[in-house]
Amino acid sequence: MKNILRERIDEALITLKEDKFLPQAVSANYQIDIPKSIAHGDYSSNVALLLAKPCSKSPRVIAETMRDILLKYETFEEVVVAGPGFLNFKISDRSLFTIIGEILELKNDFGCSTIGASKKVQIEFVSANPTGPLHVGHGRGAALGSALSSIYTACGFEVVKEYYVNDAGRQMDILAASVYLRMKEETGRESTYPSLCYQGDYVRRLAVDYLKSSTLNIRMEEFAFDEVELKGETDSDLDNLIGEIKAVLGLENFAQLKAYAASVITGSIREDLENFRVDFEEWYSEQKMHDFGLIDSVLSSLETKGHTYSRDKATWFRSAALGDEKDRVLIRENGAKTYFAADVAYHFEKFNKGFARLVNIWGADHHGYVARVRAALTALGCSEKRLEIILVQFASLIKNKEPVAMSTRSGEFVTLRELVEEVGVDAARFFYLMRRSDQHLEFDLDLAVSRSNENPVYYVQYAHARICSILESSEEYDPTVWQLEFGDVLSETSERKIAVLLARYPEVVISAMKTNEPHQITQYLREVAQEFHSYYNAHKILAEDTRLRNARLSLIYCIRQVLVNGLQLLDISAPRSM
RNA sequence: GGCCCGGUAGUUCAGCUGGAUAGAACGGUCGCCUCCUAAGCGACAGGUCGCAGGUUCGAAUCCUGCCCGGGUCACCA
Repeated sequence: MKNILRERIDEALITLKEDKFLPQAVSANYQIDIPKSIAHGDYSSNVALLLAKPCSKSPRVIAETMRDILLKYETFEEVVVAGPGFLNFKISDRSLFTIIGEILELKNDFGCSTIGASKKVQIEFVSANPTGPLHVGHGRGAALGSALSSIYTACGFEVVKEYYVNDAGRQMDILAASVYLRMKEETGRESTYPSLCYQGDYVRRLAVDYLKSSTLNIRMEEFAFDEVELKGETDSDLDNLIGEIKAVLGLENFAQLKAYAASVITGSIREDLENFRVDFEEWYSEQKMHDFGLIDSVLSSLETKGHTYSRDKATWFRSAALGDEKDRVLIRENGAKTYFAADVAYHFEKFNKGFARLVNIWGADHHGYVARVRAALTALGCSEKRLEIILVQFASLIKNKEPVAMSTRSGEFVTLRELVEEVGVDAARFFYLMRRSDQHLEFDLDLAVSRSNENPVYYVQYAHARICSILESSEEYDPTVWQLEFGDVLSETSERKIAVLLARYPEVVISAMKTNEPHQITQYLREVAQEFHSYYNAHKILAEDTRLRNARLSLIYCIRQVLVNGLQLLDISAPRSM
């Protein structure tokens, strides 16, 4: 409908220019809005206000002249000049309710578009280190990424969801060492467990299972445990400890233990995500990049292009020259590659896969990372503008009005699994997607778990269930009975508002895609549900008059369709009864 | 100190490519089921849109400065 309005207004402007009322050269990036108050019409435009200055004419005079032209169209029942020079449009019934026919025809495709032109998009998200279970912070990224994927798909993109598995590096060594120390305890030996090791119960379970494992290669000989000793509680003490464990087990056994721990944890992460209705097409392993020499080849490519230098026995990347705050280390003094080096290679690989757009969803704590990754991509000759990085602010949990503390190392966190068990997938996803991602999220557990009117997810689902119930109790209803003439009987203000609201859905989807903001869908669905509940209470859907009844049934049928389509984008269920 | 995010009703937040009387939910008060699901609806109360300037027909929205809260600034990942 907005598009039609825009066409009409553009035509009117051309006419006015031909009549020399307006100068040829002027143009305006005017808006078409849905006014807050229906008293200002179904739609309004500020076009005359914007033209006033360049044309040196009063905005009201321009608006009045435009009104006279626009009134010729049957689309408009009324065109009113208001306030400083707004044009307010009341759409004729027939035009307004064409949206019903459109929704009935498109069904699940209503809201889909081809704006993406089948371009390939990769969305990388969650990508938590496989050192422990996912916690509620990861859940936010998971919900955001999967909703965005659906939104991009609806907009006609071809989407690949990817999880980058950081299964290499020091934190994995710490994990392996943690499991090792728990095994030591499990075999009845004395052991002090460092506070820097992973504290969660899952580490002990890994230890027990590994000891029981039939494929066990490590021979649990006395010396294999007893020669290892913890000296202190600092990072370097921990590194020494890891060194000792490696020496005692042998590198191969240590690597095997590490791989075991990584695969078990990755497996359970995968399970948690599946429970949360998130699936990835791709699980990309950092370790494999190391194994295949991809990192080395990217590093040498940087070197060839003159973007690296040596200092203090380390290899540095000249990122400061490319917009970063300072240069960054790629290879440490001790010869180990940094996480950043792996990340450069990872992003380079991504860019070589032919994606038109790459979306990274990162925790806000990574924001300092953005500049250096972009710098590296520029250095490698990639057009870094194809990369979009969404920084998600932290989610904090509130229980009994008190914040819940979270920390992975200490093991004091609420896992995503626990959250889902407590509040259910629908509520969890809905809550995560209610807020802008650059906004801190307060996740009120008590509210999410409540099965009452306090809980917004039920509000939307309830609207859907109510409509299902009405449609089922009206056996003779068939959506195909809808005729354009029915628009004449839908004369209530609320019915007009609903028609305008439903017509807005496709542009909400596109806007959510363009801004990477799924919460726009969530907000929109709450609005639709609200309009419906209000309408339902004020007017009887199953009216005596057949025409009116069928018209209203068609209208609520379309409301349901939009609710279903929107909830599907968020992967939240639409129950038929509640 | 540099950089990032935020400061809107008692609370949690929408609104931010400038637009008409700043919205919703929760919480509070008062109403609505002989009638399509009361997990619902209606009404009332509740606001110096952090502060101060600026830009203009018009600013919660844009610009500048300041104040407050959170995050982040490794040869950790």
